Amino acid sequence: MLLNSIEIKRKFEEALASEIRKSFSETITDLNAFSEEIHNSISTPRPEQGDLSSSICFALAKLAKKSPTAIAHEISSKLEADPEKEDFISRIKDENGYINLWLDEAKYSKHVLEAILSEKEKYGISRIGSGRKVIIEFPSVNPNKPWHIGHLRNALLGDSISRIFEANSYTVEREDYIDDLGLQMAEILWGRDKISDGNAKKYDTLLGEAYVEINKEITEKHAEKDINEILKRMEDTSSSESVEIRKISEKSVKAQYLTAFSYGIYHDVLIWESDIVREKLLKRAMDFLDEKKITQKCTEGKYAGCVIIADKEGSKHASTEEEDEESRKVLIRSNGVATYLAKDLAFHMWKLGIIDCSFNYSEFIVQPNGKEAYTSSEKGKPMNFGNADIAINIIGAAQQHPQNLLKRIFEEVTGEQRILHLSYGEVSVKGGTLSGRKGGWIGTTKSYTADSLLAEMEKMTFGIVSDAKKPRTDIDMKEVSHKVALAAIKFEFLKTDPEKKVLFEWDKALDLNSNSGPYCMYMYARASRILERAGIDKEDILLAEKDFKKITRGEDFTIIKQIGRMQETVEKACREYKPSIIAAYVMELSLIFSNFYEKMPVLSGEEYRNLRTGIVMAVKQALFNMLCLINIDTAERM
RNA sequence: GGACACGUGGUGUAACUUGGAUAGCACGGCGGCUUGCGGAGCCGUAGGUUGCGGGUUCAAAUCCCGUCGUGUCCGCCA
Repeated sequence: MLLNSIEIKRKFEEALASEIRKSFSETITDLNAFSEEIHNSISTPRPEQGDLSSSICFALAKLAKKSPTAIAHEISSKLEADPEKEDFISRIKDENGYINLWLDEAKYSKHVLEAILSEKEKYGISRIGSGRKVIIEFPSVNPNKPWHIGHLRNALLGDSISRIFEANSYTVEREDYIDDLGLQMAEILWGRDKISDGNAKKYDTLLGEAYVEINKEITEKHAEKDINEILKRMEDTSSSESVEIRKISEKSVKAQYLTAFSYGIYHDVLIWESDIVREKLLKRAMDFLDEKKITQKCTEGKYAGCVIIADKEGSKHASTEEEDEESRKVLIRSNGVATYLAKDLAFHMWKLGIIDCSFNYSEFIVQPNGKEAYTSSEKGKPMNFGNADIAINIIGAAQQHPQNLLKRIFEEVTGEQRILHLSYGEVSVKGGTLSGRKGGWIGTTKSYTADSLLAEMEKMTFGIVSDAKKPRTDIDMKEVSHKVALAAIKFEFLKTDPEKKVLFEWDKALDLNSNSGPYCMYMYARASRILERAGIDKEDILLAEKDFKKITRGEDFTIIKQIGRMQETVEKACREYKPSIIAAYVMELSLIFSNFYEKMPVLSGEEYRNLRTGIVMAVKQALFNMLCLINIDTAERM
């Protein structure tokens, strides 16, 4: 039997429910409804009050018209005396109207340690998503520039969410949408003479620099009309413009993917706007909506000649004619061109398998993880992409409004909520500018690219690693400083709740003593070294009954409880789409471990050596599993 | 004008979905101890009217109403 914090809560809940059923059958008529209340009443109290606690007696007190203290005492003494009581429970006692439960340290530790040491990297996996497919779209950056730090946050979130969903047994498809027919690419095409070639620079950077120039010139020369012409011709997928811009875009996306690879971020499939147009996905979607009478063609008023859709919550008072128009959204303009919303609707209908459209796919790029990233394309073969149960979009908070609109319309069409928008806040770097360089990808604001951020961080970590007091010959300093730099950046980006803003601070990200990626890596490396010195780093450890008996109510058992909470944490991170929950878990485990080896000698102290070595091994595994979910690599030495 | 997000000690934040015991953690501050299974660590300590005001409740950081502040968004654009 797998026994972890989820199971224990469930068993405590059952015991409470059965006791309440016996003693309060007259006061509670609907125990099924009450069982949810029991479920929600359970929490983790401070350690001196036990390992689990229920406040259910306060609710009972009202119904039974007795004091909560009396009820708690009655229930807890019956549970405590129950001969059928689960053997991993050592004590149940009431206090101030709460019912508190203590675990049997030896028995619970045995369950947890044996489970993690045998299941290894599978420990903590949940089955809640089993049999369901989810498409996660990120970061969908326009191909006219390199990734900047905002795109990086998007990609790191998308990547981590993908890992978290996989850890919950979902089938995950990592998808990237490439808008090669957008305004920005039309502008690139207009000014393609400005793109220098034969340069050693990455192509996305080259385009980004050229784009700034081109954009300026367009404004100066008032060339907006030309751009519109180009845009129109690009829509015809057989035009020379369309072919050329696809070529430029592919080259640029391949350059952007070098950035992705350096951060360990991979995709399964890229879907191109030009393929969506060629496959007439939009028309299929519009026909579908028309058939279902969800859209209508406007014949008069402000939107004469447009195909529109009602946006019911768009206006609270749709009483007058004018306000009624406010509550409508245009899908097809009077000139016949589709809006962004229409395209997005169509795309999501494909994602969720509502309309039939089978793209062809070909190989786009082989990724360093050994997996091929595929791309939609004119030639190629049909493959099994799309058709998911849930679509998750990682999109910045600035697009909250259109995303809400999309979700609302979709809910109306399908009758259920299958689109999720993971919104995230802005990123800024403390100190602002990058020394000796002019970044200018977003207007006039100086900013880091994902590449320059990593390069700068690597310089710093290399300095730290090589400046160590003792000269290092046991590690590849370049490799380690690369890993530490990545850990510093990723942890800093992911430890913050998605909707909050990130202010990136170099020294905090690198702080080896607290709340940072490198700190967690450091704890892993120390665990490794302890095991190495114990001489059992490569093999399994055998723990005997007598070892488990030596567990105390100190730091050792705190670690056991934290490890027992792993699956619960993995599920919570998935339900709430928050990698920050994983980061917090890793941070807490690192802290507890740091306390543990400070106070409980592992190698000296013969009597405890076996048990504590086992705990260190479990901590190492737990750190590894959870760091993996936020895409942080561990190092045996650093 | 409307919509959404955020507001918790000096700083960064947790707990808010599902109301429960003394608002948890880290950094920084102050005092003491210690030289390590690896860059210091450990122990102690100070620091909060959870933006403000009301309401519901035996119980509110949490729910409801109002209000203030900050940010973002509101086109036949993408």
